[in-house]
Amino acid sequence: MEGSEQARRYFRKHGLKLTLGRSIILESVEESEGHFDADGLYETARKKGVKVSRATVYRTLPLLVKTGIIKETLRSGDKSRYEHAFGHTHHDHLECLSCGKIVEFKVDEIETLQEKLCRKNGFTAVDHQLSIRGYCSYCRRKARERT
Amino acid sequence: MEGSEQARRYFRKHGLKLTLGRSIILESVEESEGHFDADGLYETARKKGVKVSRATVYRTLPLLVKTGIIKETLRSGDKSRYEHAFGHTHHDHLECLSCGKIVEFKVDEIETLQEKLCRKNGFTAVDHQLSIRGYCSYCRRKARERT
DNA sequence: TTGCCTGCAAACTCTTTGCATTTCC
DNA sequence: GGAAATGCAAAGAGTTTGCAGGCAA
Repeated sequence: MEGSEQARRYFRKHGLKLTLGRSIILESVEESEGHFDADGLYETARKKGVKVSRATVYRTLPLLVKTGIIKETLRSGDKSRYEHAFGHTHHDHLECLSCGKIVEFKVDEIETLQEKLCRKNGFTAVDHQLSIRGYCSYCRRKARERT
Repeated sequence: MEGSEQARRYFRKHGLKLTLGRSIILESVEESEGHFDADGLYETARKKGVKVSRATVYRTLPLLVKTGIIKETLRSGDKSRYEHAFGHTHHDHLECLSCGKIVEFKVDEIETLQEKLCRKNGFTAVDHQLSIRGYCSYCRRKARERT
């Protein structure tokens, strides 16, 4: 898996150890689809029969962000959420407030306009997040029927 | 103040009482500029010499969101932040990761593209937030000098 | 008067940390 | 061997809640 390779390299380069715990967490990350959070990873790692603590998960996540394997997403609710950065091109989110469905999208023109905006403001962008919250067609229809 | 009028109407309509605590919090909201959070409002309200508890602030904020007076903003850090919804047209954010400065902006073309996107996806948008995080020209220059 | 509101403090959730112990290289 | 990482449990931050008393309508 490319992810671990990437991490291994990063870890070595920075004198960090690739311990059992970290490997398991990394494996769990790779198996996760879409968005995931610390607790989910903890559960997944646990199910693999390897002993990891939440503390380790919380200590490992920032490292994985630094490696460029994952990145933090909008924390829409109460907890920090992450998603793969690798093999997953940048995208933004349409989020249904009713069913929670998340549709990913990317509109190049929007990206371009953002770059232009940054240039104009002398701003060096590191990251950006656009999320549109509302109701998907299904939920809206359902709501209408209920009346 | 239009804000209180709006709240008063909403409260009455929903059988909610406009208590002293709520008024003070509302007043604090109106005096706040830009972004504010629960704790800031609590402090402001306190300084007015009126006894309010954090619990009341936390219980009042969702009400004010429902009235349409304020709205929740990106929680970039750890706590929920709000901003005026009223008398404050929609805008997005450029956030400097170094000095924390927030620049508000609005690019009509981006808004239009978003609408188009929603239409294409059968999505009814309620709200959206775009935030670009990076470094402002000042901080970038400073960082360069330090090397 | 009658509920809705409030303050208080305890509870809760997510996250971080100190410290003794274990693991990796 | 020795630095780095871990688990545990306790501490923290922000937020929510149960309850008895207080206040608006």
